[in-house]
Amino acid sequence: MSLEHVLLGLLRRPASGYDLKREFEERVGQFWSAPLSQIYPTLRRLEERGLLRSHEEPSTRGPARRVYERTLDGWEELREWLESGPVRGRERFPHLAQLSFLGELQSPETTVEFLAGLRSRWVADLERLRKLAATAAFHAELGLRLRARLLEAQLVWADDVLQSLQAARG
Amino acid sequence: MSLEHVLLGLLRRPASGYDLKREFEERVGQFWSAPLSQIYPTLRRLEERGLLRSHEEPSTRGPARRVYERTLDGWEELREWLESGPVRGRERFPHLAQLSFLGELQSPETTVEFLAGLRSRWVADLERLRKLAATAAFHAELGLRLRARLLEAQLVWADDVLQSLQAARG
DNA sequence: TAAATCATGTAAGACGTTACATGATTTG
DNA sequence: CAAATCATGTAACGTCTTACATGATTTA
Repeated sequence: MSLEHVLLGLLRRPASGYDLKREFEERVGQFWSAPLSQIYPTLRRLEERGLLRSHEEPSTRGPARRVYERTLDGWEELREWLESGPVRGRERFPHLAQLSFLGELQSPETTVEFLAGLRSRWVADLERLRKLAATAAFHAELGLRLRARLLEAQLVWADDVLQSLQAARG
Repeated sequence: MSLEHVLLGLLRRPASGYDLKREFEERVGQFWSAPLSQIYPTLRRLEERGLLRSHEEPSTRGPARRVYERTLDGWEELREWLESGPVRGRERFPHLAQLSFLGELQSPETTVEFLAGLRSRWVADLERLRKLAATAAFHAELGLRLRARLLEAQLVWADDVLQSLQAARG
């Protein structure tokens, strides 16, 4: 699965589950995320399989931290994943499926509202992204640049469609 | 969940699970898909909940077909889903996560190969899409147009990155 | 007669979400 | 003292994938 590999990838340096959650938001949140309740058991499983090892560390505040690091096997596994080429994503876009059914409603206003909703969400996403991109490393930045281009294309499309819908209604 | 709603959306006219699988490929394959082994039990569940009803029909070849159609409740459910606005997709792009870790490999060739792999996949996707778009209805076509724009943006990005990588290596 | 297509499903397991449970430390 | 943050998890449930099982009809 991919979550395991993403966690291996994030563990460039030792980190706890809690740390990783934050790295998720910061480094790959644009492409992937997972709740702590999924991260913790997955780390455990990786340790059982020998891809990670862990030890406890006292925390400055709160309970003890369980800090994980990659083993050699873990690094091997990550390398193989990266070298195996781009994973084929099932790519699900439920909102585009919605769009393709929206015609049945026979309600142009609903379609327009729907598109406006998408548009404003994308504007917000793009803004967040621009702040992020300023501080990213090269390979990380590649992904962010693509995300930005995608969001821009989406905005162009939305404006396009909204305009043609409004034109059609006089 | 969304699969249930997508199935409700696809059932504009009565159809069997097998039919729906094909419609999936044709109408929403670009945004969503599901194997028959997931479609069959989901249809059953929708029937239990009263959103679909079904009856058997003899087939011209092969076993009897179970043909489903929406009930009034099913239509209501679909309408609510569509009117509730765009669903927030979790949007996972495992290949972009891969990309952001690829730097650790310290191997520009691997990165280049990776990007070339993505590029050629996208070219193929775009070609398939163009054929599809020719015969789609308005609302369906909106989604396809967006997909096309996204693929184009991805190609621009890939060429961009590949070029700058090659330039950097002389 | 072999392969493709039509047509239905079950089972096991992996993956993911949401809700719940616990408790220390720091900041307002 | 209340709320936020640090820190770990479990449980239940829902979703999705992969593999398996069955059998009729049509086409090459």
